[in-house]
Amino acid sequence: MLDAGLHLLADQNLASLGVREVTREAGLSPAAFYRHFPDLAALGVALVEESLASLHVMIRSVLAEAGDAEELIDRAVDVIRRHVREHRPHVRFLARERHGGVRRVREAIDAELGRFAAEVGAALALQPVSRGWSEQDLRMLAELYVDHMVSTASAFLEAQEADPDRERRIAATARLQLRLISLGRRHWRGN
Amino acid sequence: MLDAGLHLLADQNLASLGVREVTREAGLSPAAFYRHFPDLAALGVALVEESLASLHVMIRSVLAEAGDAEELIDRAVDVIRRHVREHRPHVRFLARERHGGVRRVREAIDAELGRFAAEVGAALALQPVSRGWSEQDLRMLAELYVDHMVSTASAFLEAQEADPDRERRIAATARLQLRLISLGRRHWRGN
DNA sequence: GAACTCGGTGAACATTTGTCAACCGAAATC
DNA sequence: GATTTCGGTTGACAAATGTTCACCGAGTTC
Repeated sequence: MLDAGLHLLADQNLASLGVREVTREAGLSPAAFYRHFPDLAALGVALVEESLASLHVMIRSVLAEAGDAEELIDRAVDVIRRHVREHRPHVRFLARERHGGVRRVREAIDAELGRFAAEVGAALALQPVSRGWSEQDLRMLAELYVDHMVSTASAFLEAQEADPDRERRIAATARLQLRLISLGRRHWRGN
Repeated sequence: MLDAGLHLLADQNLASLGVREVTREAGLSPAAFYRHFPDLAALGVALVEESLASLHVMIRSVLAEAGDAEELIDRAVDVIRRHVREHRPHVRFLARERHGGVRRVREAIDAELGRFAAEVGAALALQPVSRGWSEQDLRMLAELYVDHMVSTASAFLEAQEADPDRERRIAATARLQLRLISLGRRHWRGN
């Protein structure tokens, strides 16, 4: 049933999805839906959790790597690209519903992205470049990174629909941007 | 009719909007809709244009200002906050439909954001800090700024629903982030 | 003054929808 | 071996939907 929903949400959004539509796609009778979810919103929340599980794995794999800044940037962008490629439906769902019409789903996504930012912040604190940084500064940097990741993922999403060259350009741009941020980081407060 | 649509899209998204719903809100008969638009998508595109007109004005007003980097950042963030406050329905609409379920609307928004980036890029090229920057570098910086603006506007959108304190925190974070970017900019390629 | 366009109405069409109650077989529990 | 739970079905209900057609009054144009 979740798969059916996800498949339909490829070119629709949650608010315009219908119970009957989902069950039809899943090959079940309409009433069967209510055996699993009370609401369509509930199905949405379930999809959020499913989607974020894989995202979580991705983020950790980026944070865990070691190497100099350049290598790290290259790998981060690459991981994002691969992730979008391999989980396109999930990523599309998240992008679409992040500001979508269903409050509960929006809140679930936002809360989870906030948790990601916290995790990234904790990882940043461990790097030597961050010595002397305040909590607030770390947090804002983490949010900048997360926002940038989201933007990049969205861009990949639209690009990969067809254009393999545009995908390369997006990756190049993202790397440059991360390099600039990393530069600003090294010179923060005259460090 | 546009106003009616915009009002309904406060807690719905375009794909789930109905012709009858719009006309009912506008106080007209269902058939009247087809006198103005062939489609609901067409109404969406019209709303995009309406929304982007005000956005355009905002961006120009930021770019036109002069002053040192700090002042510029403060004013930019302030303009964004004010804009979200005064045009909340339009901004909400853009955020929601940017990755929404209606292709034509999505494309219209993306094309226009691209044009914004070009405009920002042109303005950046005139600043002395950008001497020696390649076209590509300018473009990536412009996109970074535009993406950041979009993220910030989205954040304001959610915050202003109720919480006036959270709004101040978001503004503070945005300023820090812009400051960091501006720092990276000054040290780009060892300038 | 006649003709035409513009923006509006009302009624009708088949279609789709959400939701529920009653029922049912199989598997798990006791 | 009886009973309960689980996940499924059928069928029905009123309600809402997109779209079209014929019609109409008020301005505008000729």
